[in-house]
Amino acid sequence: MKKSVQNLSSGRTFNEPVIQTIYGYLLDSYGLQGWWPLIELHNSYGTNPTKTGSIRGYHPGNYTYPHTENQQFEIICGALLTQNTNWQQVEKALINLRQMDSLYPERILSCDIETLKEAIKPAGYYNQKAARLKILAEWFTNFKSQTPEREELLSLKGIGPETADSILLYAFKQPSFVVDAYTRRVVSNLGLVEEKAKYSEIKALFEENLPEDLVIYQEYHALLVEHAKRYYQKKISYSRCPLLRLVSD
DNA sequence: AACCAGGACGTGA
DNA sequence: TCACGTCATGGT
Repeated sequence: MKKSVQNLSSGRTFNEPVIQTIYGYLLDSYGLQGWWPLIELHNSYGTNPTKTGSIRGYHPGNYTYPHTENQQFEIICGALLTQNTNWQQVEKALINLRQMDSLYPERILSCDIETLKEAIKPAGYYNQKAARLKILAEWFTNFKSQTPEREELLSLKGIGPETADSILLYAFKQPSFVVDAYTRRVVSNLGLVEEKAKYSEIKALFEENLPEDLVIYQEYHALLVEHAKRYYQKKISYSRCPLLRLVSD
């Protein structure tokens, strides 16, 4: 799907997928996002004034993470804990687990379930998420292959399409585009998909209009979240989204 | 005081 | 398949 796009800065018209034009705009506006945040990274990357909220744990421009299996596991836990919850709450839960020295699969497995619930309580849904963390820990301990299949992740209770893609993209560095509620709102508001388009359709829209590139997939999803936090939290602000000017038919 | 946050699952049409 | 209720804390 290609769209003719008016490039306002250069004043010339050229053929470029609108999905790529949006990426350029977001990158210019907010800069590199440096996902997935890792709680042990003590702000060593300085501040990013264009970023909302805490900058803890982000590592913009560094795509070498995760460095260890522990970091890999931390990303996986974060992906589960952040379901329908904001990241600040997830950080509290992860830090609790860290302080208990329990942010490892073996410790999650051996941890008393009530203790585990108490630790992750700030992230909400703690009854479900505690049980599902144990399922994830069990899986992570036993899985053999270097990188899991998407279907394998989806077979685990608590892992749906977005969480599976997040784990693939950020923990295993596989170019699998992540579609979240924000992504859906943005592309729907821009008229690129129907309001109730299926997850796979939105995923395909991005993957078919971008080079299959890990860095682009990682940054694009993070940029969409950053952008949507500003214009897509309340419905009345959808109309103020600056991207609307970029996608004029 | 509602409303929502970087969703997924179980159920019944 | 799909629409809907449920899970739960905490910030605005």
